[in-house]
Amino acid sequence: MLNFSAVQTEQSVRLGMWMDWNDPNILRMLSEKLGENANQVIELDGPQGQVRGTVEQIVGQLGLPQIGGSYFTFSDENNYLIWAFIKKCADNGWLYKGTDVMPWCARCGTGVSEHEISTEDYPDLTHPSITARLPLRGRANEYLLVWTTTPWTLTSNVAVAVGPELTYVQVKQGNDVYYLSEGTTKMLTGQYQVLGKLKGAEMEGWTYDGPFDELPAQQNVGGYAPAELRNHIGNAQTNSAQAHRVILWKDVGDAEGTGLVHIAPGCGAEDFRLGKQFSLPVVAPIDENGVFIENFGAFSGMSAFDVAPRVIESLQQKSLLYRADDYTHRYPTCWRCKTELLFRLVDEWFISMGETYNTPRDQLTREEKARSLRYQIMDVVDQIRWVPQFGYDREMDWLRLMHDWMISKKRYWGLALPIWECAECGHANVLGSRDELQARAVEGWEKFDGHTPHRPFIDEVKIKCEKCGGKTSRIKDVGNPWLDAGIVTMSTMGYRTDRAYWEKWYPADFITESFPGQFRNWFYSVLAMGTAMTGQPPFKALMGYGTLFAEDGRPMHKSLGNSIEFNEAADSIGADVMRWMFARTRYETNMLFGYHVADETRRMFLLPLWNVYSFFVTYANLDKWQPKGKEGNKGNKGNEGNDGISSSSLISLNSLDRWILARLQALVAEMTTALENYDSPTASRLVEPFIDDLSNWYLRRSRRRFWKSEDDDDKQAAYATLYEVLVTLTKFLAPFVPFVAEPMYQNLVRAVDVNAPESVHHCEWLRVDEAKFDKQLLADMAVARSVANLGHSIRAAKSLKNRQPLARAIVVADAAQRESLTHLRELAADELNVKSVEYATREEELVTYQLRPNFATLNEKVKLLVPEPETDDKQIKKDAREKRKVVMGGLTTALNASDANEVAAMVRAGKSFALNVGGFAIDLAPDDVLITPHRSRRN
RNA sequence: GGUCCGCUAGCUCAACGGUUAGAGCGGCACUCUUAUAAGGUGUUGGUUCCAGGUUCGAGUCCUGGGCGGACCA
Repeated sequence: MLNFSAVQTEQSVRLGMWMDWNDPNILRMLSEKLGENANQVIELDGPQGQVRGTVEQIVGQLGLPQIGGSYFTFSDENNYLIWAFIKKCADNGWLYKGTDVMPWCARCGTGVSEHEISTEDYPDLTHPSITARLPLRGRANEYLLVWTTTPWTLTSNVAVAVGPELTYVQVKQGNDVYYLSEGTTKMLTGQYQVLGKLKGAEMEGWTYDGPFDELPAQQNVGGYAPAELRNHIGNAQTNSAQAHRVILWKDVGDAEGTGLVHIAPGCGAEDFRLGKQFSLPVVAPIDENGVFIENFGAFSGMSAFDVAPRVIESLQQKSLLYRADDYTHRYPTCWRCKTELLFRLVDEWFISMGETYNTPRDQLTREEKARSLRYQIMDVVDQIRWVPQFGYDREMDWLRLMHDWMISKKRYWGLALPIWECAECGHANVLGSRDELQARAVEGWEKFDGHTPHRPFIDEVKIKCEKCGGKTSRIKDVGNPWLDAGIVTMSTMGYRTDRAYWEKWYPADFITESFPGQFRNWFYSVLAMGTAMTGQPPFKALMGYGTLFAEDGRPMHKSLGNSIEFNEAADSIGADVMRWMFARTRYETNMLFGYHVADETRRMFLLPLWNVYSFFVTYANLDKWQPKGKEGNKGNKGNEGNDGISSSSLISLNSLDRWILARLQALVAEMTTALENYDSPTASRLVEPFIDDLSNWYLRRSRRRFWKSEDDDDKQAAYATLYEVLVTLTKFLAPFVPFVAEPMYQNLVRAVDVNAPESVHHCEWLRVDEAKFDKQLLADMAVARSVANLGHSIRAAKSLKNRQPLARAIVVADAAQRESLTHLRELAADELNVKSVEYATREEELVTYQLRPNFATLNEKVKLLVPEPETDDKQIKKDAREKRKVVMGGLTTALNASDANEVAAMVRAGKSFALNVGGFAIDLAPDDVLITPHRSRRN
């Protein structure tokens, strides 16, 4: 396990998951020492100083702050905290041992809780289905037709259930008379004659001969079960063979089968419940490996999976088989090993979720909530931010519907459940800590002392029963693994050892995990355990995400040839590219993953970013440029450390510089908002156009400033600006693409300032610098770039290459656009290679205008003119609708009919004007009219 | 069987109930280039899954259905 953890850790580090893991070499060392001698004393250099102890003690502290690292479920901290949780549940009266028939994996040798069966674990499987004819006692040649898809359970048949309201028919075939429901007669083979009809209720109490009454187990009074379960089968007064009778069950339907349901209380959950209700014997035939126990005749020693042919053969010999067919149905399988599950009588430990009240949640009394962990968790769920929002509903849905939480496992290794069950009086002694165990131990402590609380050592400890004083042993069960996963918010932060430290960290700010299964598994167990222990949310925000699909939109499967092995992807695509792909995808939907998307991501985003950086580095090195104020800082520890951007950096007068810095501020503002909303797709999609602006506009327009030979203020300003942009970029790209951001930061910042934070990840998050956030300039540049675009377009259309200088570009622009362009005319002129940029004096010769009503603003005005009538009269309502339609539609027509140039001139002058539409005079403000210029044909 | 998410150009995805549904990639044509496996201009490409409904106006809201995925019985 330690070696495995070491490999996992190395992989995590390589993939850039920046967590405090335990050092893989230490893990391997511990593994070796553990093999040599678990009790040898060693010393480790921990982050908080030397740690000394036996190898096993050190292992027990893995994941704790004093050893470093994160999360090890076999640590003492983890184990004893789960004890504390279970104790707390016991104190609240929530812990109980239940006997039930549950899904069981014979291969894993353990029960499978409802949490663990997921939709995918219900494949379509084909089983032999059997219709047996069971002779009615006291009615010669009359038979019940009983259908089952699990032949092995026929050995344990106790009763037959019929629907009380269902109609049954009595049919004759040859000399034999059969009973089955009216709706299932199509299953009969051959000709038949209907003799009569009756309600299921009329059949209640009929007795019959069972299919396997010759088995000793069928003849045992009270029923029969594996030895360890024998006191859980109730106390029926008869044996099973004597007990066979027809019982009523309202859930019996006749969609399939015969409408008569074979009931084996030892082999089905519903059957078990009915068995209790009718005080039937319980016959439970299989052991933990799915093998028939003794007293089942020839079946004893056979696996439940193998007996179907022999069951059929035996029924045939006894002339009890009516028909046998293959039947395909959805059948549960084990989530781990995919083995078909068997239903088996078990005794397991549960934490009660409390009843589900009919009262709405906000009307429950404090006492009702105090009784019910279910509602306490719901209150905690209310306080958590769920991303995406529907996660809240899913978790609530699960909490409303879930049954009690089965926390035991029939296995050897795992969390030792802290339950000492008294063999004398049956009392369950629950221990909440190691100290408590030591205090109550009456035997075996010395054998356990120095070991982690696991089998076999833990089982050496015997305690005195607090009820009857008898010597008690621990139950053999270990804990459900989700207990280990759910205690994380307490166990990793020293809840037991350093409460003040833990309080600083609890609740976690954020957890995230892929959706499938987690609402009932990890999310649930963290919530349940946090709630029970603290009554407070264990985390403030949760983000769930979808599943990875192949590029072709199908699930990844080796057999489809579309799967990409993770290591291979990381190697050939690169961790940062993969991270960016994930970041820019909407997390709640399924993500398509493949090499083509990866190539595009690299080409569109990572390469341009790197090239800008590389451009800067190349020329800065050539010019031996250093950020201002940092030249003398190399190796000089005297200065106050700061974030690497010199506050004294030159205020550039260059509008491109000021523009890209303003653009950067806008990005900081928008990115911060997006990330505060846990919205990485928006954040990444904000960065991409910025990189484009930086590379293809700022740098393309600025590069000559870096090339020129004289070292003037303009060149300095260009360097300082690009430097600031790049350093800022490393900071907000660090969480997304650490492998690119960190070396950039090291080279740009640390190389010139040893006092700067050691890593880009240690830098403060960015704040908007309002002084640089020149919104007017952003608008101005948008106009200038639009002019450039239009100019390029005209050049291309007229085949006038950009190399060919032209005298002037004539621009049609409104007052605001002209104002915008005033400072950037030279830039636009240079880009277009024209001597001057001028404004059109007679616009109407160059352009025509298209006018459209701005419905967004006019909506309110029209609502005032034609209000929604407060009446139910359909005609009046319809009239109002018609009127609105006339007005809204008329606006477009009226505007089209007016003189576009004249209106445009008025609007641009900021004047309102009236328009007559549908009998109303509507005042149109400048905002109410949208003007689109079109180039006229002559130009 | 019930619930939730998605369905928009060849592909990946945008689009507070608002007018002519947009980007990038791809295709095609032209073009530029001393950081760029680039850049620019134009062009191609749409029954916004289907059918109803609400609304002056629907990719967007409502109802029903289809397909894919998830969750739960």
